[in-house]
Order: sequence, then C-alpha cells, then structure tokens
Amino acid sequence: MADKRRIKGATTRDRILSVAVDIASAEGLEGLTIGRLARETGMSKSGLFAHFGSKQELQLAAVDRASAIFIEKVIEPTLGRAAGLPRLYAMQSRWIDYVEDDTFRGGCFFAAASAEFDGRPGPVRERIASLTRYWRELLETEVARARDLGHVDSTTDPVLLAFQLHAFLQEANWAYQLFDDQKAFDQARAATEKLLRAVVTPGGLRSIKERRVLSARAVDHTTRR
Amino acid sequence: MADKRRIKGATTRDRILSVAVDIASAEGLEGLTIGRLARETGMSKSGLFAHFGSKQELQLAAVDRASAIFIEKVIEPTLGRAAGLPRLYAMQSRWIDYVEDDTFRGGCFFAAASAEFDGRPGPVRERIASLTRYWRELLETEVARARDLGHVDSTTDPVLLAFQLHAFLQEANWAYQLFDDQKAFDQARAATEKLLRAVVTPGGLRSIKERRVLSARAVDHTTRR
DNA sequence: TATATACACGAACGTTCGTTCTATTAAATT
DNA sequence: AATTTAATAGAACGAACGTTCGTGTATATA
Repeated sequence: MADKRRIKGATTRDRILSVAVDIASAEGLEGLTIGRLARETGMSKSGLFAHFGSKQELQLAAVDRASAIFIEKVIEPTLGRAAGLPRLYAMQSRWIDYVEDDTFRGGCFFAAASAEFDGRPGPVRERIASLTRYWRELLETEVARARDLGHVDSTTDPVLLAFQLHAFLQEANWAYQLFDDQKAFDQARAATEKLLRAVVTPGGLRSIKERRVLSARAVDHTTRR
Repeated sequence: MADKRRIKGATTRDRILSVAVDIASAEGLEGLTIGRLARETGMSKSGLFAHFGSKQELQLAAVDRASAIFIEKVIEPTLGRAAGLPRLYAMQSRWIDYVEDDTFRGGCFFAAASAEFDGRPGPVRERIASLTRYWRELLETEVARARDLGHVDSTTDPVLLAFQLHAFLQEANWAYQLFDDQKAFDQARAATEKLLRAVVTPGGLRSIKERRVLSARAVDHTTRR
C-alpha cells in the first residue's frame, strides 16, 4: 500500500511550486516571499518552509519546476518534427505560443528570472543560465543541422542566426509584458519568417511545404485576459 | 552670492542618484534599499530619505536620472547625423556602445527596470515604459523617414523593422549580462548590418558611403571590467 | 545680532523578512 | 497496541525594511 504521508508531502510540494512559479514569473524570485507564498497556499510559514529548508532552495526548486514546464510546453512538442528547418520553425512557433498562452502569469519565466539574477552570482543564477543556455544551443544546433541537410544556405552562420531568432522571441515577450502588445507575437512570427525565407534553399522549401508552419494562431483572444 | 544651502542640497541629491542608478541597474529598483543607499553614500538613512520623501519618489527620481543619461549618451549623439539611414545606423551603434561601455553596472537600465516592473502597475512602471516607448518610436520614425527619403525599399514596414532592430539590441544586452558574452555586441552589429543591407537602395547606399557606420570598435577590452 | 530656513543626524516606530524552535496530528512500522 | 516518522502549525527570533520625529548645525535673511 502506498505511503499516504509521502504522497501528501509530494502533492503539497507540487502545489506550493505551482503557485511559486506563478508568483515568481510576475513579481520575481525575490518578490516571492515565504509569507506571501504561505498565505496564497493556505499554509503556515513554518509548515511551508520545512519543505525547502531555505529560501534559496525554494528558488532553485521554482526554477527547476519552471524548467520542467518549459521543456514540456516548448521543447518536447518539437521533437516529433523533422530535423532541420521544420523543427526550427516549430521551436520558434512553440516558444511564441508558450508566452501567448500565458503559461506563466508574468510571461517567459526565464526572461524575467535572467534579468533579475544576471547581476547576482550564485547557484540560482547558474540554474537559470543553464536552461537558457540549453535553449540557445538547441537553436544553434538545429540551424547547423538545417544547413548540413541543405535546408538553408551553406554559408549560414548558426550562431548569428540563432542570435537573431532568439532576439525576436525575447522582444515579443518584452513588448507583451510591458505594453500588453498582442501584435508583438505576429511581429515575431513575421520576423522569423522573413529571416528564414532569406536563407532557405529549394530543398529546405520542400521540407516545409504543405504545412502552415508559422501562421498566426486561430485563438479566440476575446475570452482571455 | 550663491545660496550654498541650495547648491549643497542639489549636489547631494545628484550624488545619491548617481549611486542609486548604479545599484538599481544591477540589483533592481526594489533591491535599491534606503539603508544600502545610505551606507554607500556615507549618509544617514533619515538624511537621505528627506531628499525624496518616499521610496517610490526615489525610484521615480532614479528612473528620471537614468533617462537623462540615456538621452545624453545614446540619443543626442545621433541628432547630428543625417536623417534616414545614417541616423538609423548611428542609433543602433550608439545603443550598443552604451551597453558595451558599461554606462550602468547592470547593463541597460531600462531593460532591467522594465523586466522588473512589467508586472507591477503604478507610476514607476509608467515612467519606465514612457522612455522605452519613446526610443522605439524614434526607431520607427527614423525607419519611416529612411523609406520616405528613398534610403530603403518603399515596401519596408517601419514597425516590423524597428521590432527587429530593437530585438537585436536587447538580445545583445541580455547575452552580455547573463553570460558575460562580449561577442554578442558584434553579433548585434552584424545582425543590424544584414537586416539593413537587405532593404537598402542605391540611394541609401550612397548616404552611408565612405563612413564606417557599424564596425566593431577599437576598444582595449583588457583594461576594462 | 536675532531669526528663519535648509540640510543632515540618531533614535525609534511598526512591519515584514528568512529562519528556528517546540508542539501536535496522523499514518506506517513493529 | 506501542512506537516511530513525516507533515504541518504556532510562537518567537534577530535583522532589515520604509518611515517619522525631534534635534543640531550651518547658512541666509531681517
């Protein structure tokens, strides 16, 4: 028979972290205080605190939870797509959707967290940098693969193209958060489209043909926000 | 004879704000505490506090000070350049230099501040959004002017091009802050160059000829940081 | 010379921060 | 049935937070 204590503990921890990630994405990992978190989960400060042992461990757990969500919502859905240009399109598309769908209240968790911790050395900063670096390397790797597969021009620089693609993603998130600018998502899609169309080869074109790879989504915005 | 009291007060306020902007750019406008600021300026908490009356007024004053510095270091130097494409190049160039030169300890003040306050409604957020919106509109206006002057393709969309240009700037700042990646500046320069070259007309080309508009700077990096 | 004003100080306010104790309760183990 | 263990609560800690108050000390005005 299952250990109801352990199950309860893990469930509670899960519930705490869901709220924690939500708060942290909107108000920062420092704005995420134990007292506030206890209030919003209906627990006592000490009872909640016992799950983590320190504020830093709580922050690290929140980053890990956010990483898991990012991997699930953004990375995993792209793994089924053909390597090279198709997957590259999918990565951009999924990332934009991930912000547009308000996965986190404060937009991309890592955009917010990296801006907050880039000037604070320590394990939290490293954990944030780790996932972010991973994503950027995924982009670079996929550009290189697209090039090796002949999907894009052989002179394409993977580092520079990844820089540009990633820049469009972050800019869209930034404009949406600060100005509530919904149009930024389609601007990011258009910018991505233009950038890739400029380097795509006939072979690359064939690889994405007959698929609406980056069109604006048919989402009913009126019911959201 | 001059009023030594008024001068002294204004000087002290100036000194405080210099330190405040420096701290805030690196550790955020909330991380900027009265106690810390008093310690670093060698003043008492109450003496310092009297200059502003509230924490929020201090934050607003810090944002205003940062705005003034941004205008001085980034915007004003571009006003002497010819309108259209030349000024557009200058704007990108000056912005990149402004971060590369470590004008603020934590990189672009407004990139950090907008990420911190985008989820916190209030006057501070509005003040931050104001300067940032202004900069984006300057970019859009200058793209439109470049188009009207025949410097770039007449089909160019100013909003989209400004989105792309601004994205490269923010991405460079982000990569520099989080990964200490100095190469990001030249990537932003290269991305800008590619983007503009793709839409430039013969007339536009003439307008920037014989001027090294976006080359990497001959700065001795070994003596900095 | 007397008075008003600007500036800065030290002490203290109530609140919240992260953290540490000491119970209490319920389930699992013996 | 007795004992151990995990999960949570409650009370309290010192430190730091933003803020207020009363006071001293220059400088300017009268």
